[in-house]
Amino acid sequence: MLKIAKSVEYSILALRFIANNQNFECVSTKEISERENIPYDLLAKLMQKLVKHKIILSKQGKFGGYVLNISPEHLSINDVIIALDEKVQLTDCMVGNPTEQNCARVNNCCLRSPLSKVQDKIVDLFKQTSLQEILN
Amino acid sequence: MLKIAKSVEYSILALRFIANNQNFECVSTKEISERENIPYDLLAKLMQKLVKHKIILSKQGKFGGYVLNISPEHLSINDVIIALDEKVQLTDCMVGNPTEQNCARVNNCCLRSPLSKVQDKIVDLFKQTSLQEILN
DNA sequence: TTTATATCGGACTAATTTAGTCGTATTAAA
DNA sequence: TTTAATACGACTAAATTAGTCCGATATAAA
Repeated sequence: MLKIAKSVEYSILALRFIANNQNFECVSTKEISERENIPYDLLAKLMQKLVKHKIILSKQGKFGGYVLNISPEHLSINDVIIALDEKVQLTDCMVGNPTEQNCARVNNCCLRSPLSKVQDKIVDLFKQTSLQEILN
Repeated sequence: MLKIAKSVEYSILALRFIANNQNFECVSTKEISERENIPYDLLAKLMQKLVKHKIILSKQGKFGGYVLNISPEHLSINDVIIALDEKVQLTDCMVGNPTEQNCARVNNCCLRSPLSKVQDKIVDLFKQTSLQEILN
């Protein structure tokens, strides 16, 4: 229960690998995939999302790859989660305006308020954890 | 991501219902199921786990049912999670002695330490949230 | 300008996890 | 002895998550 997505794990490992290996050169998906044991096609898609959210910069073509665009101290796990279109959501009804679809007990939900407080605190924990902490 | 199990939701709703309705009488699974909109067979199994962990007491036979065995102030969400054999586990490798099975990067896992700290804090949040808070 | 090696991006499939169902036995009150 | 409840394991279905495949585009070097 409460598992984080593999995509988050993989992305953090990839970002760490880039941070540790970008000596003027950029790092390719292939290299990360092989060295970190992450399925290539899956990782390739994650990299694209990180590019879209400006967490890394890409260089296409031969000898292309990626470099970090944010320093590890300024990049939180929460930033990565958002970039991957993931989110911390303890229950289906933890959305702006819950409907019958999200929660059968919409109008009388005793769980929503206490659990949303817990959820906010969990998000804070991810905001407070930086990539730098993981590099150490 | 990070969803809590439906079984936890259902159990909390059931415990709350029992707390609010046990006036010398015990409360049946059928009644809880109908009033809280929880699948009967599923709920029935959850109740059994709560009995085994002494969170509720059961009375078999006609007019049987359940009563609380712990006061709402002294029952945390974490107690319920444990009773249901669920657990907070951010990644597969968050176990005592991780093997290749749990984590492909066992010997060199940069994620384990920082994430286990986050995990411990999440568990604390559940320990700090009592059924009483949900009744209010 | 051709070739090799990258990223880009969507559609699809497989695997795993979670939720829910079913059947039968046991228990106790009326 | 009938009725209405819990007990419990095996099974099935649904949903989510992880992973694959394929073709297109981009770019640098030969």
